[in-house]
Amino acid sequence: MSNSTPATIEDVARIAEVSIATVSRAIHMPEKVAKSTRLKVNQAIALTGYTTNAMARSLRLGRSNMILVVAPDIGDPNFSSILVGLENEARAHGYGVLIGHTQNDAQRGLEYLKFFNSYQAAGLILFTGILPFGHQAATASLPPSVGVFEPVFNGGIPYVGVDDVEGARKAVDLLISEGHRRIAFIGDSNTRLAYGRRRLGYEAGLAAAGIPLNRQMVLDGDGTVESGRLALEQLFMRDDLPTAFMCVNDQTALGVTLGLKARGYEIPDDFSVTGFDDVPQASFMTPSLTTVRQPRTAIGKHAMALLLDMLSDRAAPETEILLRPDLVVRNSVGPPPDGKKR
Amino acid sequence: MSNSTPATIEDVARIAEVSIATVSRAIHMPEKVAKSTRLKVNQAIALTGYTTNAMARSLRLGRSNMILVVAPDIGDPNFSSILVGLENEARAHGYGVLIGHTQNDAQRGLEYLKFFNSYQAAGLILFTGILPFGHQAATASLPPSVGVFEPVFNGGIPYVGVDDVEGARKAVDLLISEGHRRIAFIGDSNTRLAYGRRRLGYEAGLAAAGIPLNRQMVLDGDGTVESGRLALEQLFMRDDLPTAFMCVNDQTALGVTLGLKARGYEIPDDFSVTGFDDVPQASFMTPSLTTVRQPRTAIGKHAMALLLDMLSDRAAPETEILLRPDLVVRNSVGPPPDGKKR
DNA sequence: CTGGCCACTGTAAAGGTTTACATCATCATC
DNA sequence: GATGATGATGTAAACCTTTACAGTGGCCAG
Repeated sequence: MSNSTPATIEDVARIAEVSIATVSRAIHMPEKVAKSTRLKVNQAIALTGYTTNAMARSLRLGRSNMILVVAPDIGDPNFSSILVGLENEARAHGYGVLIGHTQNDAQRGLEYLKFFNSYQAAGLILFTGILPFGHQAATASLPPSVGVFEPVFNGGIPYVGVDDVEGARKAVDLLISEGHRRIAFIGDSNTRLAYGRRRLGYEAGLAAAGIPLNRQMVLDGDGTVESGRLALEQLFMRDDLPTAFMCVNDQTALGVTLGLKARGYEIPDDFSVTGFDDVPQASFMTPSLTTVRQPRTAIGKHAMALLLDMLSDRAAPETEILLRPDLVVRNSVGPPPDGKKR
Repeated sequence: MSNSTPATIEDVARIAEVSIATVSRAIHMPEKVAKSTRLKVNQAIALTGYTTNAMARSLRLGRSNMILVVAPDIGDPNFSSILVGLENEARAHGYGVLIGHTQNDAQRGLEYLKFFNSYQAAGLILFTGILPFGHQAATASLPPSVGVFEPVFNGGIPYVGVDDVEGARKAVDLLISEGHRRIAFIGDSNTRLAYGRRRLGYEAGLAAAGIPLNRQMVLDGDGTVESGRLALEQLFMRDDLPTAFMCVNDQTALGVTLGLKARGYEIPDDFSVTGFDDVPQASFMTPSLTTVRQPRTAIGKHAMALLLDMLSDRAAPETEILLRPDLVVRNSVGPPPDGKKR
């Protein structure tokens, strides 16, 4: 039963007294095989504990059942919950998940492209906003790919993410409903397309409330803690302070929060702060951060499903799947100090 | 140059005007090939952009260059930084990393065992304290495996982790040096071997300071937030409270912290608290948590290195590699309320 | 009875690689 | 100059699977 070498299709065929072709058919095209034969084959499979040799199969098919997932940094805590969605969906369809991380090194990205070819992976999931391969590879034809989290810059690659505009809109709407009218947007940047969309949501929210856009209230920032701190410093050098800070992501919000605390202010009594992403730390900050949640596991699931759909090429791939973000209301938002609501 | 179908070893052989055997040798046993030939082959490889077809190679060798990493939950934020170490080390040696997660479901564990065989993976990295496969598989011969984080119960599987005894010792020593003598240990349990070791460190620390072990001060707990809360309730139902809570992990410490805050106590003024693991949230708690850091990336690196060593079977595998844990001193520890030091 | 169709099954080739074995040239030794 | 050792290379089999094609037998219609 449990021999030293694993059972091959030939072992199964011998026991079931059929040819190996029939065994293969019984597995992959059961309707093409007589019921009685199918039964014999299944028994033989159970008896031998046979599992298809994926290597032989992939060699024959010229394509393996593996999906390569490449992120700039797999150590990012945001990454892991997406991975859950990706893996579950892949597994449910008989695919395996290979992972890699580039550390934003194009050289490493190219290595993964080689790796991809070597392992004949069926598809590619990209976490990077940019193609992790050098320009030469970018022009060449890419394997079936799906972007996650944010659009991939230079390639018509479909992507699955959150509706950034709507998410930002929810945050700004909350602030407005609390009575804020001077709301700063921190983290304007062209490093990430997602950031631009969040700003769009911010502007739309202001417009809907009839609040004119004040360009002085839009500050640069690349999404790091430091950038939040820095933007804050710039604002405090002027006269007209906002009453609320809407940050492009949670890191930035953390920077702002730390900066405000360092100046002796209380949140949300003196100022309100919102973030975006809902990183695991957000609920542990003091005060806990009101932010926009990325439905990470769902994003992963949809991304993998989309890729798998593309592989079995039914229908043209959508270019964009946007999931609805939820606002997570915690304790970093309140009415403005002079607000009427308190 | 970049054709539709990828170049095979035959293409390389034709261009280099040698046989495919020579090409294969030039790649894998360069010293067995004349220098001039090697040069021709390398040129041809560069010209064609040839990459070995890993499927064909694995089929021939009966073993692939893939390592399967199985965790109960890949969504665990602790997991990702280990993954970084694992992946880097694997990649450096030309191995790919496949991931899976069992969600503590034995059925799923078995699926991964099948998967392992099907993909002819070279080795297995286990995050589980128990073998994720049912008992039947446990008795069968396992592939080369390495445990990570904590010993694997039922199997003589080497593992890489942190020296739990030493880590706990550092935590208790800090508390003692601050003046604490009534120190509770929360999270005694046999669900995880690591927890038992941490208790050992706790006891050793007390003994070294000449503090008699008070069994009333050792409370059960399975490492969840709730278990921390629960243990606290139990303690408060007695007369003799400790001045410090040494928790078996950060989750438990969080539970204790929340419980103390709910009762209106200040940390570290009224009570001191320590954790273990240094999860990403620990620095965001209020007060930020003094805890023992697991060098996660290093653990991953060592685990993969050990596994790879075992595969090329030089030397017998060590059964245990314990890394030195560092104490991360933050703000949850101070002298006891009646302490002399303040 | 013949021919044709159908449902099922078998034969054999192909996919790309590694490696045992065979071959061949070269060179040192006596 | 014959012999054998050495080093470099080629030939061909094997790894396990899928699938095009061919074959078989049964059955029905003419």
